[in-house]
Order: sequence, then C-alpha cells, then structure tokens
Amino acid sequence: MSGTRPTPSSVTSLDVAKLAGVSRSAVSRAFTPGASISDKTNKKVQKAASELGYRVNLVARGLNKRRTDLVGMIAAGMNNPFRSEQIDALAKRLVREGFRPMLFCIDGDMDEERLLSILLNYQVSGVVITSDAPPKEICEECARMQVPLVLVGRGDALPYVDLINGDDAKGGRLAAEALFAAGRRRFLVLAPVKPVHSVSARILAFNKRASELGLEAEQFTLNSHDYESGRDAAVKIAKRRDDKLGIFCPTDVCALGLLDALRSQHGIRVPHDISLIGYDDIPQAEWVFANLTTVKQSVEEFARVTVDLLQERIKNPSADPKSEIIDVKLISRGTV
Amino acid sequence: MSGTRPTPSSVTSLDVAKLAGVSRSAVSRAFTPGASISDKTNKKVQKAASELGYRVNLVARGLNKRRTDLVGMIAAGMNNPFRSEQIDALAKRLVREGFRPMLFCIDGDMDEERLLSILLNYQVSGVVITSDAPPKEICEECARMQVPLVLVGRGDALPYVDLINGDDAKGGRLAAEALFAAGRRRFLVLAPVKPVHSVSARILAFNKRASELGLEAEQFTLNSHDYESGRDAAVKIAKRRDDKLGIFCPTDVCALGLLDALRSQHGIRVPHDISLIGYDDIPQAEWVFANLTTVKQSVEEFARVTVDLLQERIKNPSADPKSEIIDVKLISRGTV
DNA sequence: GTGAAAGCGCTAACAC
DNA sequence: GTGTTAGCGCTTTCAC
Repeated sequence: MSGTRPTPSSVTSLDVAKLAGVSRSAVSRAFTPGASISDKTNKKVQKAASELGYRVNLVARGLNKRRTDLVGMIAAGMNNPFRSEQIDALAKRLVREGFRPMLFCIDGDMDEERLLSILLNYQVSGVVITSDAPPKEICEECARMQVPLVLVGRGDALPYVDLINGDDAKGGRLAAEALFAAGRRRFLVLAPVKPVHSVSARILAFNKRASELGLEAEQFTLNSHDYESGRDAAVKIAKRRDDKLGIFCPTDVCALGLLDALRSQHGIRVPHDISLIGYDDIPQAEWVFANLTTVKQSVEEFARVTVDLLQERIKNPSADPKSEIIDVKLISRGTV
Repeated sequence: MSGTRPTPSSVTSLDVAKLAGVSRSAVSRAFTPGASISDKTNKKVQKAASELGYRVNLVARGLNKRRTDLVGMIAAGMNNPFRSEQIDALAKRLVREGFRPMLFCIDGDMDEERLLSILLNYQVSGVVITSDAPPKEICEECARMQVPLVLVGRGDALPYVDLINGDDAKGGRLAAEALFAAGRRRFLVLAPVKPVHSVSARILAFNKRASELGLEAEQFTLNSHDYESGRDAAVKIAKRRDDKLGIFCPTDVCALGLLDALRSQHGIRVPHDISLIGYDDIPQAEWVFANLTTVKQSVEEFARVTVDLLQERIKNPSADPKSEIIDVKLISRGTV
C-alpha cells in the first residue's frame, strides 16, 4: 500500500509520531483508552499507525507502569475434567476483563514455589492458584511483592491472601440428605489417604449431617481420588451386601470409576442395590452410562468471583483478605 | 535477618550492586547463565541479592532483548479431553524448556485474530495455535513480526509457518483395516458437517482404504463432533439392522457418545452387532463402560515436537517452514 | 573480568 | 490538548 516500509517488528511510537507529525506522547495517548487527546490528532495517529503496522509494545508499557496485565494460573491435575473446565473458564474470564493468563502446570520438580517465583519475575498483576496446598512461604512472598494472590479450593485463612471456595459444607450436607431421603441407612464415604482441603471439608460436612440423622458414616480409604482408584474400590465394595448402602464419593471422576466398575464388572444395580452420589458435576457425570447424581459447582461462577477478587485487590492492595464462598446445588440424576 | 529492608518489590539491580560493592553490569552478569563473571563477584552478588530479596525484572530484560520467553497458546474446545491433555502437555514442555506459556481460549468474539494480536503486543517468542483454522492473515502477521508460529492439526501448507499433524492418513487407514479384519463388510463413517482439517484427513484416508478393500464407506453427517452428537446419532443408527456394520468415528468424544447410547439406551451389543472405532485415545476411552478401540495420538509427542519446532525457528528464523508428522497407533480394546 | 555509558519503547509529570 | 523531559530496570557495547 505504501511503498517500502520498515521492518514492521521494529516500528516504534516515534516512527508513528514522525509520520503523523506529532509527538510520542500523542501516540501514547492515542493508544491509551480514556487519555485526553483531540479527535483530530487521534485520527492522524491511527492513520499513521496502521500505515506503518504499528503495535504498542506492551513489555515497554509494562516496565513503565511497573505492572503488566499478566495473571499467572498455577494448576495441577488437568486430567480431571473439572480442573480443565475451571482453567478454561478462568482463562476466558481473565481475557474478557483485560488480563492475560499464563498457565503453569505443576509437573515434577516444577512445584508451586518455583512456578510462582518465575511469575513474580514477570511482574504479574496477580496469581491464581488452583492446585492444592500452596506452601505458606509463597503467600508471604506475594504479599511482600504486592502481588494479589487468590487461592481457590483452599480453605484455611492464610494471611494476606484472598480465598475462594465452593460451599463444601453445604455440598456435603446435601449429599447426606439426598442419600437419606432415598432411604439409605448405611453410609459409606470414599476418602483419599491425603485429601485436599475441599475434599476433607465435604467429607466432614457429610459425616456431620449423617450423625445428625442418627447414622454413622463409615470411611473407606483410597490411595488417590481419580477414576482408577474409584474403579479399583469396586472390587471390595461389590462384595459387601449391606442393605440400603449409600455411598458418597466427593469427586466425580472417582465416583464414575466406582459406578462404572460396579455396573459393568460386578453386576451391581445402582441405585437399586447401592446409591451413589458424586461431586463437581463434570460433563461425564451426565453421560448415559453414568447418569450420576452429584453436587454441582459452577466453574463460571468460580471464574467470575476469582477475577472480581483480583480486581478489587488491585484497586485496594491493603484491604483485608476476603473469603468467598460459591454456592453449590444438588443435581438429581439416576444414581440415588 | 538484616534490619529494615526496602520494599522488596522495588529492589533493583542497582540496590544489589551497591550492597555488593560492584556495578550493575556485574549484577546483570550474575543473573545471566553463561556470562563471564568471576566466582568471587558472583558470590558477592548472590549474597547481596538474597539479602535484599532481589529478583530480576523479566519485563525490563524483555524490553532490552526485544524478546520475552513468553509463548502464546491459542486453543479452542477445551471441553474435549484430548484438547486439554494437549494443552497440559504443551504447557509443561514449554516451561521445562524455559518458555512461559500464555493460554488464550477462543471465546465468542475473542477469535484467533484478536488473541494473536494481543500476543504479538507482548513480544512473545512464539505462538502455538491448536484451535482449528486460523485465518491466513494472522500467519502473515506473525511472519512480518518475525514471530515463530506453529500450527497443530492444520494440514495445508501455509507459507511462513511450521506445521505439526498427527498421521491422519495412517490413522484412517488403520481404522479401516481394523474394521475389515474384524469381518466388517459394511462401513459407516460419522462426519461433522464442517469437519476440521485433521478430521477430514482421517475420513479421507478411511474411505480410500475402504475402497481399496472393495468397500464403499457410507457417510453419516453430524452437526458437531462431540459427545452429544454421537449420542443423538445412535437413534438412527440403532434402527439400521445391517449385518456386519463397522463404524468409524474420527473423534473419541463423539464415538463415546454413540457407543454409550447404543449400549445403554438401545440395547445394541458392541462389537457383536456393530463394531466401532474412535480416534485420539482420550482417558475415557479406557473406561470400563466403553473399552473403546481407537487410534492413539501421543500428546507428549505433540508437545515435544512443537517445542522443538519453535526452538529451531528461533535459532534460524529464515529457514524453510517445516511440516512434522506424529506417528499414531491402533489401540485394540473391545469395540471392534 | 569489570565498570561506564547508552539505550530498549514506553508513559508520566510538567510546562505551555 | 500537546510537546518536552525524565525515567521504568535491565543488558550491552566498549574501554580498561
């Protein structure tokens, strides 16, 4: 269109300024929403800019403002559909709100601490940790650096950080009540040896409600909390012939493993012989073979509140840490 | 430890230099692997740095080097487990190789073009697009900006960009042969109205191999290629009572929808009545209810080759575009 | 091996 | 509303 142009990768605001016959500040203003600039200059700048193929260098801007719009997401267990949905929703929400998500997945020696350290070097505007159990030191590190930190699914009130959790207390209660309402009088709960906070909270609430109902929930310990451990648990569980058995499995992936094996390999009729309720409402819970009754947590809601929290803290860094609870609800399908 | 320290967020290389009694360059060198610096100065600097809680500002460094180590990942359809596995593996690989992944998910009006534009403003070291069908203009834009671009799962040889694909030709062939070997003599393939490149390639190869075997594969058109459309297709497919029917469904999620509905809702015995083969080998394909025979693509392999491609191009920006093919293999389970 | 000086591309006062 | 000046924190010649 316009003869030979300079290598576009090196077009700077000064180049645009020259071509437009204005100053660099004018160019800067033209690319800063809400800056005071006349319509006329703005037009001139825009024209020159697009002619040269100019794009603002956000790294330079970031250096200046001492803050990029980068937000780090630290995640673990992306093979759990709930987690990947969560990350997907969060990434979308962040972008819509003007942030730029970075994704760091826990992997071997790349633990929360190392990953966070990298993020801090990038002058991120915030960090969201959805993996479980971030060490305390890293929270302090963020506080020192004045970097907003949001922990999702980690209950304890750590100082300096904002928290967001599903309403695990309600979820556990709902599960117990659903099983009870279905006439189940013998409760079993599948708990991993080393449960993450939210899982413990659900179990605790389940047990509590159970005992309020005059029942004592029996605990069944699993190595992990994934499909495989649920499936493997089926062998033992299928052998038991308790009447009116109601099982709470505080993670859908795990519940699906159990359910799948119970039905396909052990000929157990669910809910005729056994009732089962999961947690999360992952897409697979609705699959025909499963039709799993579960407790739903909305990933969009999680994302929305997380980003809100981030924005509030950026506005007001010294505000007291907040702790938000996301509502949950029972999704009644066919396993209770 | 050391009395009052300055706000750690503002510790600069100059502060460290002063405390260590060296110049800023020395500090810079101490934090640049491979820079020529004596052991003694290095130690002094490290000590001063950790005392002050110094961390290099990667934004400033990026401005200087005119290149961050940020790599943009543009993705769509994270609800497909294959995609989320792919992103997970890629993110991990990138980090291990010293890059910093950013995750942009296609979402409404946030299309490839807009997202890429943002990425370019961040002076990213590279971009990986796993969503399907990035417009041609954006490839040119990357080329102009000298930003390496890797397209995964997009076959056409666009100029300037590196390509990486699964071996769809082999995969389609494998599927046809597996069905044939199982005695199936009537082939059906489930194709979405608007297939993405890789899916078309698989179908093409399947059809070709079928006709070599003396069979003509019948096409069954779906609106989409997810679990729901597979499940919905079951109604019509269950009605047909062709003998020896073998179905190829070029995406596991879709195959699982069909399989699940066929077995659970229509009482079809697979593979007794119908044989079915999927594609991708997502974790759910191995679930008990499914036990789906499928064609596996390794996400780790994808990730490895993608990052290799990126690194090569960074080293040699003007090299000819490459096109890599990832091997696939048949995973025989119980549906064929 | 080390330091001084000169930028990387941008925004933020400050005058006008 | 606009231009001028002075940095943001780092790396990088270039002398020494």
